[in-house]
Amino acid sequence: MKIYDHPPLKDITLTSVLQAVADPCRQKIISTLLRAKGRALACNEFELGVSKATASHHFEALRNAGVIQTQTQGTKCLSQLREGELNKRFPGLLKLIHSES
Amino acid sequence: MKIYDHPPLKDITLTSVLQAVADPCRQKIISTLLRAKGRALACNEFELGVSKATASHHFEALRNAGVIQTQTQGTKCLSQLREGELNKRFPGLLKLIHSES
DNA sequence: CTACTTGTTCGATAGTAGTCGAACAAAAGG
DNA sequence: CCTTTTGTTCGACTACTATCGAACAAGTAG
Repeated sequence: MKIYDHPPLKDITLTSVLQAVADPCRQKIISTLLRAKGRALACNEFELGVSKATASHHFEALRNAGVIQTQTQGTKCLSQLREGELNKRFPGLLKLIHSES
Repeated sequence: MKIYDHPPLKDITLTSVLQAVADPCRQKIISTLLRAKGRALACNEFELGVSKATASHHFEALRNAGVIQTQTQGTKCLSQLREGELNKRFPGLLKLIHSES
């Protein structure tokens, strides 16, 4: 359905990734993915309590910040954390969010 | 001149502290304080490139998020990081910011 | 082909956040 | 006192952001 852009993490600034994760809804996405232990999840597997449009917006924000990567599968879009890359580029960030979820 | 409020860190959420530090100007304040190694600095010892009013606003945001503490001395107001408390409450956060400054 | 599922895009709206200049307040020093 | 220094507060403005419903697009399954 759609082609997703995934910026290389070296182009991501600390400011932009912090802005992306400084939102409770997006933190919920991240912690749900952390609990999934690497398995890619479809958007409707997150309980975010917002509309489809809003959810799509949050996933895009995390994608643009280099936090998640997305691929389509049929009508679904599956997302997963860019965990290894994130831990290298911003060590401690995911752990920080995980410890509060 | 003024009495500053300093909330206990247990009342601070991850979201609010992330919102506070997700701003380049405030990151500059934090990294300047980190380089000062615990010494309290007056507002004019930071080179922020914004007006007095804006700077005051940013210091207040960091104070409300539990990141800095402030005391007056004469006409100046001296700020320092709540480093030990922050490292306990949000381990890795300061290191993350420090590594990018 | 039609209907359904899943997600994106658009347009609109309400709320929030960063910014500034100007006025103010408080302390210090002549 | 009067001036200087330092920072706060106020009002206004701009820009961004989260949110939604509705319309759309693309794949799947009957």
